[in-house]
Parts: sequence; C-alpha cells; structure tokens
Amino acid sequence: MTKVTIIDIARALGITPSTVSRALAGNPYVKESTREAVKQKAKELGYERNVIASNLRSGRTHAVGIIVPRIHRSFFSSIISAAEEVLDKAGYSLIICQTRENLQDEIRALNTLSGIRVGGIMLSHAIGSKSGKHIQEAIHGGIKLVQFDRVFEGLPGSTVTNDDFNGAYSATKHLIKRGYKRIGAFTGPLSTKMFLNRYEGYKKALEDAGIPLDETIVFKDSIIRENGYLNGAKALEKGCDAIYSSGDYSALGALEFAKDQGVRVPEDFGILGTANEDFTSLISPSMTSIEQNPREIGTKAAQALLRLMYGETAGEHLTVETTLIPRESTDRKNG
Amino acid sequence: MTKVTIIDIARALGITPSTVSRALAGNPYVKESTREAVKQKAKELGYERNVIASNLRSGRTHAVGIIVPRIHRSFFSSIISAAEEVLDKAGYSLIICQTRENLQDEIRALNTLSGIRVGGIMLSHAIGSKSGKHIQEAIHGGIKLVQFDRVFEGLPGSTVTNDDFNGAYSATKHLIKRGYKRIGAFTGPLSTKMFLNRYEGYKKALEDAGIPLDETIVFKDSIIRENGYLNGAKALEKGCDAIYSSGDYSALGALEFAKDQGVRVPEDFGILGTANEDFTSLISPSMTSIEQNPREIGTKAAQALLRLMYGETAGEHLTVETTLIPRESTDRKNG
DNA sequence: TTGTAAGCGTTATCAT
DNA sequence: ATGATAACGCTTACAA
Repeated sequence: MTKVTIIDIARALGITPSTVSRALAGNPYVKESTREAVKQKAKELGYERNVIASNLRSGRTHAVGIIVPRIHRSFFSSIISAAEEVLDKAGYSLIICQTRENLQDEIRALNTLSGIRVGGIMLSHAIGSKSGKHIQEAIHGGIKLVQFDRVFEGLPGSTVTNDDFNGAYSATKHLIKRGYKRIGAFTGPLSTKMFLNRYEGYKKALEDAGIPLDETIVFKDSIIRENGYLNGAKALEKGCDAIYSSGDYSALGALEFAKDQGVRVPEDFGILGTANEDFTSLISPSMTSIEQNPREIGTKAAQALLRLMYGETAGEHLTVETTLIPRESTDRKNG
Repeated sequence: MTKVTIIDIARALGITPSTVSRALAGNPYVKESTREAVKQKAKELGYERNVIASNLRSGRTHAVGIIVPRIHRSFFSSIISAAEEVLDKAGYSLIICQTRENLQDEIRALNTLSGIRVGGIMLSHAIGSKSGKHIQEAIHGGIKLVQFDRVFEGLPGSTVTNDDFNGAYSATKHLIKRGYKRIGAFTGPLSTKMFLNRYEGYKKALEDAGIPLDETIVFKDSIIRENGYLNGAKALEKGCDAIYSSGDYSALGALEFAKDQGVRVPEDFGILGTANEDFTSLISPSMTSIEQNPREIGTKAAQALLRLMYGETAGEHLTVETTLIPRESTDRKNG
C-alpha cells in the first residue's frame, strides 16, 4: 500500500487536490509551473495514482479481457501476444481467461470480466458453446465485444476472421498447379462455419480447374493425427495423389501413413496442411501449409476493440488473409 | 454500466445498504431469511457487485499479474495456462504482460501492475535485465513476488525453478547407460545460473561414471539451431558419439548435420535435447528430451503466490523435477 | 487558472 | 441482527 495520495502532494505544495489531479491528468487549465511542481513533488514522494479510485470515480476502466479456449495453443498465444502489444501501447491491460473448450468456464469468464467492469472483451468461443445467447446475456452494460476466429453471428460488436475460403482455394490451386490430379480433402466437421468455408474454397478451386468433385475422397472427421493416418490410408486406396487438409496434424498423420507404406512424398503423394505449426518446417519432408497469421488477427482484434470503446464504430467485420507456405511435401514439378 | 447497486436492493426491501452488503458478503450476523430475501432480490434486479468500489473500500484487489518474456513460447504459455487455472479457482484474475526480453518493457509492466494494485506478481525476468534492482524498486507497497524459471537472488518472496542439475545429470547418465563413450555438451552461456547448474549436472554424471571431462567438446554458445549445426560438426570431428544439449533446437541442428553427413542416429551418434518441444516427437528419428513440466511450474508458482498473499509464508524456494523422455535419437542397445 | 464540494459504490465501525 | 455514518482516493461540475 503506497500511502502517498494526491492530498499529500497538495498539502506539501499548499494547493488543493483538484489541482494536483488536473496537473497529473494533463488538464490544459493548469499553469505550467504548477504542473512542473506537482510532477516534481509526486516523483519525490513516490506517488502512484490509485487506479482503482480513479476508475470508480470516472466510471471507466483501463482493462480489457480476452477469452480463448486454450492459452498454450500457439495459434491463440500468438493472438494474445500481438493483442497485448497493441493494448499496452494504448494504456490498457489485458486480462486473459481460458475456457478449456468448456461452456461453463466460458460463462464464468464472461461474468468475471463483466464484474471487473472491463471496457471490452475479445472472444473466441469454445467448441462446446452452440449459440451466442450466453454471451449476449453477459455483456450488458456497455462492454464492447470483438469475436475472432470462431464467431457467432447475430451478436453486437466486431469480428475478425481468417479468409478461409481463399486460403483453401489457393491451397487447392497450388496442388493442381503442381500437377496433382486426384486431390482428396480432410475438411473437419462442416457444422463449424470455418470448416465449411474452407470446404467451399476447395470445391471452387476444383470447379475452376474443371475437376469434378468426388465426395468419396472428402473426409469430414475431426482433424486429428489419428484420423489423418486412417483417412490417408483410405485416400491412397481410392487413388488420391494428394491431400488438402484443414489441419496440420491430420496432414501429418497422412504423411506418416505414406512413409510407413513406402509411398514417396511429394513424388507420388502431395500433402498440404493448415495452420503452419512449428513442426511443419522441422519434419522431413517439410510440409507445405497455410499460415493463418495469428499475430495479425490479434492486432486487428485489439485495434477493433479500441475503436469500439472509443465510439469510432458500432461494429466491423475484418478478415485476415492466409499465406501459403510451400515446402517439400508438395514440391514436385508439374507433371 | 449495470445501474443496480446495493442501495437499490436495500430500498426494495426496506432495509439498509449495510445489511445488503453483509448478506452478500456472507457475514454470519445476518438472519437467514434476510439473506435469502437479499439474494433473491439481487438476482431479480440483475445486481452485479461493483468490484472496483469494493476494492477501493477494502483496500484489497483480486487480481495478480504475470510477467514473461514471450507469451507465445510454449514453455511460458503452459505456465500461464496452469497458473490461470489455480488463480481462477481462488477467485483471482490474472493480468499478463510480456517483456519481449526487454528491460524497459519489464519495468513498464512492473509499474503498470503495481499501479493497478495487484496483490502479487509472478515474474520470469528478461535476459536483458542483469540485476533485480528494478524489481525491488517497483514492488514496494505490499505486493507479493514469485519469481520462476529465471530468478534473481536477494529479492523478497518465493521462487520456483526446475531442478536443472538433476535433469542434466540423469540425461547424461542416460547417454552413458546407452553405451555412448564420448559425450559432448551444448551448455548455453554459463553466465546464466540455469545453464551453469545444468553444466554441473553433466560434469557430475561424467565424474560418477569415471569419465574425464574434456572441455574441448563442451560448447558454450547460445543454444540455437544454427549453432547446433556448426557445433555438431565440430563434435563429430572431435570424435564424439553423443551430445547432451541444453536446448532442443541446438540438438535439432546437430541432428540435421548428422543426417546431412550420413551419420546414423542413434547408432553412431546419440542426441539428447532439453525442453521437450512439440517437434521432438514429430521428427524422424524422434528426439530424446528433458521435459521441464511447465504446467507444474505454473501451478506451484500460483500456489506459492496465494500463500504469500494469505500471509502463510514469507518466502519459499520450490523446485520442479524434470522428466527424461526417451525416444529414438538415443535408442541403441548398450554397446 | 485554481478552489470547493459532491459524489462513485462499497465496506468498516460504531451504535442500537 | 440491523442501522447510521464515515471513509477509501480520486474526478469533475461549478464557483471564484
């Protein structure tokens, strides 16, 4: 408990607390000499503004919250990291909460943040939560909302998402250009909008290249490593010479199956993943992947939130482009 | 701004705000029927306690801070994740700050948190900061401190660190058991206490096995991938048949050199890293590594901080054991 | 340009 | 078991 208050400074200088408050807050109606004296004395006494009292009085708070499924997933931690940098510069501190993909924890986090009276919340919802009703309920009271990555429609505020359609489109086009003829897909569950958008991009790329869609080589299970291994087997059996995968881990599974079977990658089988996880550049052959640019998502989300809080917008829908990172797993000459 | 206050509840019930406050705070001197009525009415009106006002009056705050070099490094994000779970259960929210390995940012983070009047701070300092003086200065005023991973001596509060000596000792012993005879080391710069402790563990294991230390195969550069590649070359040239590395990326560099030269791993050259990064299990051959158990570090740090804040201790020094994860890169029979 | 004074919503300390 | 009242430290009309 630093005991120094503006009253102490005022007393030491023979002026009133209001003047001290104004001087410190940068109010222009303060004589320069007074401001100097106040700042000088504040430093001398080791004064630190009591943010709590300040917040209570002004009704504003300089904290915002971010809610993510899991902090330690690199996609989310990169988003947090970038958002923190933006907010820090704007004088806001960032409170993080994780839901562990759990609706109850998500509701609890929303209530906690709303209780702290944060100015805004950035949220990527848990897979377990099916509609945005609980969010709607929790963010009454002027708290601004920015949804990113996984978003519900029909909620107030702004959204920031990847351009998933184009990402999948250019990925599939990349495979076609490299000469692959029969390209299967690991799409992930299409009940999630994001996965659906990617699937649409995949289909459009095939269509534009005059390749008919074959639903028997589209695998819609969860994009985990094990499913990649199993579906990689099925895809090869069905004559695929390449896979577009909506995740890196499922792509890895397919790669492992190919290696186990002595199928040559990229010569006989091309593999392309999504997320550009660290390991994609470290394994052999290294894996072509779609970079989602999470830092840009974090930056844009934070900036969008500041704009909402400053009243500069009522809501905007931003997208972040993806970037194709070509590596060895699709590196064969047109043919 | 939820406009409902305890005054509204009091008025609606014909009692005073003090009673409402007590009822809600769980004060035992409140008739059960009154408490019920208050809770009922609070829910009915959609009351939410104003944490800011509560903090101001009580002088306590239910937030703590954590300062790390980089949020998106999986070691740190796992620590944060685990700490958040502990604190959340105890009713505290966690404010994160990152220093980007930068002393100025570290000082700024300390000031921000101290300004918010957090109850405590968990800190792993930036490499750029050489002494703990700036920390000492910033955390006056009863703010509790827990240092983890990278710690300064001579500061108040508690510390949580890995048992680096034993980790390196058992790693080196593992290599010896597997029959490797001439084991080089990538130690990292010994000015950092952590690296020094590991080096000591390495030396002790050699000593216990009767193997003389050969300083010409101890490489003390920064443990990055490039140095691993270069020093891997030197180590092989000097007749090493194994490497103990204080980092996974430098170990990876050595592995890449070996593969490039057609040196067989693990048959002719054993490689062991530290940190158990994700990629170690995904590359081929998979890499033996020392798991540092970051989630346990985070859990212990948060618990230690709570104990400090509750006044249950004045400071403690906790260690977290490391775990050897044997994989293919050292998997040869005693020979 | 500075002072005065009234709170922000809660909780602690009396008293009843 | 409850009420009355002051106070936490700051900001902000309004007055001077």
